[in-house]
Amino acid sequence: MTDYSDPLNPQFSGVGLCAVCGLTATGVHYGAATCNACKAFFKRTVHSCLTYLCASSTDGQYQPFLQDPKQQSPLCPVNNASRKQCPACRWRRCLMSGMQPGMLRTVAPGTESERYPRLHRAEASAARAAARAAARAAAAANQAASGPAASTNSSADTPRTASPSAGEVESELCKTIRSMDRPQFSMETSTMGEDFLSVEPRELAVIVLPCLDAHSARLVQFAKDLPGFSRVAMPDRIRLLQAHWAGLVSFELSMNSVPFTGLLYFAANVCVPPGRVSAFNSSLAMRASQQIRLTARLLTEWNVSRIEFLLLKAIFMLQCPPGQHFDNPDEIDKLQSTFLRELRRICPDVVRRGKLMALSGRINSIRLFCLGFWSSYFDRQAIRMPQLFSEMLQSSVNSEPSLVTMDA
Amino acid sequence: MTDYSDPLNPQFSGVGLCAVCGLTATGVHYGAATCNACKAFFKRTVHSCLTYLCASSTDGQYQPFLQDPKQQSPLCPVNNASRKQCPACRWRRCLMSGMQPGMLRTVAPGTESERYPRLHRAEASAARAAARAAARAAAAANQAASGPAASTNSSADTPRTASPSAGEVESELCKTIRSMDRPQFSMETSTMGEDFLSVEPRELAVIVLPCLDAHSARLVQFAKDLPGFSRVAMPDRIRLLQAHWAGLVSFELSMNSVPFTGLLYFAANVCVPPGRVSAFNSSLAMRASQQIRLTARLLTEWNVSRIEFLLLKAIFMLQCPPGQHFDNPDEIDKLQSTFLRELRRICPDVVRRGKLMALSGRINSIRLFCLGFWSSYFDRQAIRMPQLFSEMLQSSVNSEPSLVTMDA
DNA sequence: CCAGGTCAGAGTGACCTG
DNA sequence: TCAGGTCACTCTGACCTG
Ligand SMILES: [Zn+2]
Ligand SMILES: [Zn+2]
Ligand SMILES: [Zn+2]
Ligand SMILES: [Zn+2]
Repeated sequence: MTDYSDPLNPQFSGVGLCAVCGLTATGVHYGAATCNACKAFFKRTVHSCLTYLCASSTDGQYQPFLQDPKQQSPLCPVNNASRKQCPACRWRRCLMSGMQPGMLRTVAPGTESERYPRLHRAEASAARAAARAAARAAAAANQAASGPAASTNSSADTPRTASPSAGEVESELCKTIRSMDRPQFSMETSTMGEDFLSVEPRELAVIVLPCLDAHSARLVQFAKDLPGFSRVAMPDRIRLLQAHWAGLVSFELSMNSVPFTGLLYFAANVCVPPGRVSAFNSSLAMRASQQIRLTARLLTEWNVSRIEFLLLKAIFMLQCPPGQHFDNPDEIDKLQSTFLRELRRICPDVVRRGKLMALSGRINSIRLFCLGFWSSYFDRQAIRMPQLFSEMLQSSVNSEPSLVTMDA
Repeated sequence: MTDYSDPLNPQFSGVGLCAVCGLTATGVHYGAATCNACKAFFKRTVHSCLTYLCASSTDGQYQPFLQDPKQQSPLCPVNNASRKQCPACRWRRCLMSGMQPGMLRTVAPGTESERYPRLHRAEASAARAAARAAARAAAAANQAASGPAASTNSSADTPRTASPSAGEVESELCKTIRSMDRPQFSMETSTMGEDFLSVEPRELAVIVLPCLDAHSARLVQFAKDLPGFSRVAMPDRIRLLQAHWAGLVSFELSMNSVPFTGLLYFAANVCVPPGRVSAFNSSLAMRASQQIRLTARLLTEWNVSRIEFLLLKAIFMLQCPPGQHFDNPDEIDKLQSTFLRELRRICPDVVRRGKLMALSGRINSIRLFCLGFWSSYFDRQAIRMPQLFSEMLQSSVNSEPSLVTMDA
């Protein structure tokens, strides 16, 4: 039995105070002892995919989540009087106290937007943001007209379509997936130093993090647009994204760096040579970097097409991690098999398909290296994490109890 | 003429940005260039007597208003994104940018609660809190009987009636006192400099003294109209007014400054931030200012209603100072007990009543500080005193032999 | 017990009138 | 122009059901 009298266990200490706001808790909700109000707040937030801004953050940035409370950037107080004042910090406290988005039960698919109209809005604004980003990328591409690499043509934007055998008739599914694909983006050049290659590791992180955040956002969008993914219950969607987010972003980095020249392309105009990573003095970062590069080399050597990559991304995302609960794993498996079928069609070669599918193992190990590195990095460094990256890192770390964060 | 091109004058700089939140201003509202939203916010706040707490304030205290921006306790950022997050700091910024509550036009008496239901709510909740015990004792049958009466809200049209259980019928005495009450007055704007906050102490006195004189005149009128006061013999009336004049005018200032924001309102359009007082270089003035402010804060925190305030004013005025001769002290005591009885009815909560009555001690000390300061000030400064103020000060000082006029 | 769900109420600000 | 005024909108949390 749990020791309910353990004063060090905030979940059951004394009267039972809300781990988020300090009010009397009404019980354990979604993984932490909270009051009614914070329970409702958490529910709303997850269901409606809300994001918040903290007013106390000097530049309006999102506040990062840090493991060590002492290293944590200052949180706005959240108590009975001030609960409403900063939803952003309230949300951070929810995550800090161990509330798990995955503990929300199934929402009948298709009803979310009615019950949680903000979902609508969030998607609309996300679409707008995506459009803006695309416009910005296009503008950047146009501006960098001198740049020979990227031609303005859209066909060049989805390059490397060395699709092998079955090029003649593309299925509807492939067409859809390909239409979801987005061109490589450029980061604001203003954020980049002149001699980027010699920046301090801390500055390297500052440059690289927004790229990772952008990739995370694109991944979420990819998931949302993925045919059939909306049929998966919302909590399961969240679980899948949590589970695969870090690995799939790394996978994207690898593909982004094809044809592989030794450089890792975080964005079209942000690349990192192998030597730079050692400045972090982290074996986890080194191993992650090594594996991402190796993956990029393999993708180059095997001449992996864009559509193969996209299908692999979908397939890997729809892989229920063993030992984790899902509301409806059968539905997910069914959806995954759709994409497997398509991959079989696109890539009939069994040996090749085997090699491609085997990338998932490598990606999984990269995922663990990355999570371990970034979470320990933010524990030690007072650096601001981009919002989406921060939240996904947090939830991933929460659902990965065996995570190694120590550099051996 | 004002230099409209002055880029350092935020009120008229360029595009015209909101002095509170930085959005594009729609014009000058209540004394400062603000956006639509901040205008509405200011209006709501003043009309509904709202008070706010800042979440960043460690102990949930009210944030003081300080003149010197460097001395100012840190303000929460207020911008387009974060406007809603901290009403307290938004309110402070409103005041800092020069918005004047006095520039709201008079509200037809009796209509406030309809137009600004929060007034209603605040009072209803105060009444509920005060009468909780009585309400609990009431039977369900009684509740049914009083239900219709309460739901019509006819009594709520006369606002600030924190009258609790006996809310259904207001006594004749209360009605009379309330009818004597006069709205807050504004001073001629011509007497006010453009940048009133930076005037010399001497000019500050010139601005403030007419206000004090007007308050003195009103106090005399209040006494004359007070039911039963005419039965008191004239010499005793004069003694009472002499004894309590300074304290009651200060009390009026405190109530005038509710909801307390750190500013003392001498009139609807004349307010003084704490920092200004130090220019007098007088510890007596400082202590008086401090105590008046503290009183205003208490009145705000305790949500003291108008009728409670008026009754207290009457009760304090009818308090014969010990050791002083009165022709007919019994008559005065009898009259005072009338108002005490009424206060008991209005405010049945013994604890609350005790706190309210205990204000008399604080007011008395304020009285001594004020008398000491002003009398010494007029000894040193060749300044013209308003007539009534002058006369009352003179007589008060004469009848207060132990007065300390020296700044320690 | 703890999920899901509902809805009245509070604060907001765009927009209107005089 | 700048007062006063309205009201649809969102977030909130008490309260309910299964
Ligand atoms: Zn709580
Ligand atoms: Zn915050
Ligand atoms: Zn504004
Ligand atoms: Zn604040």
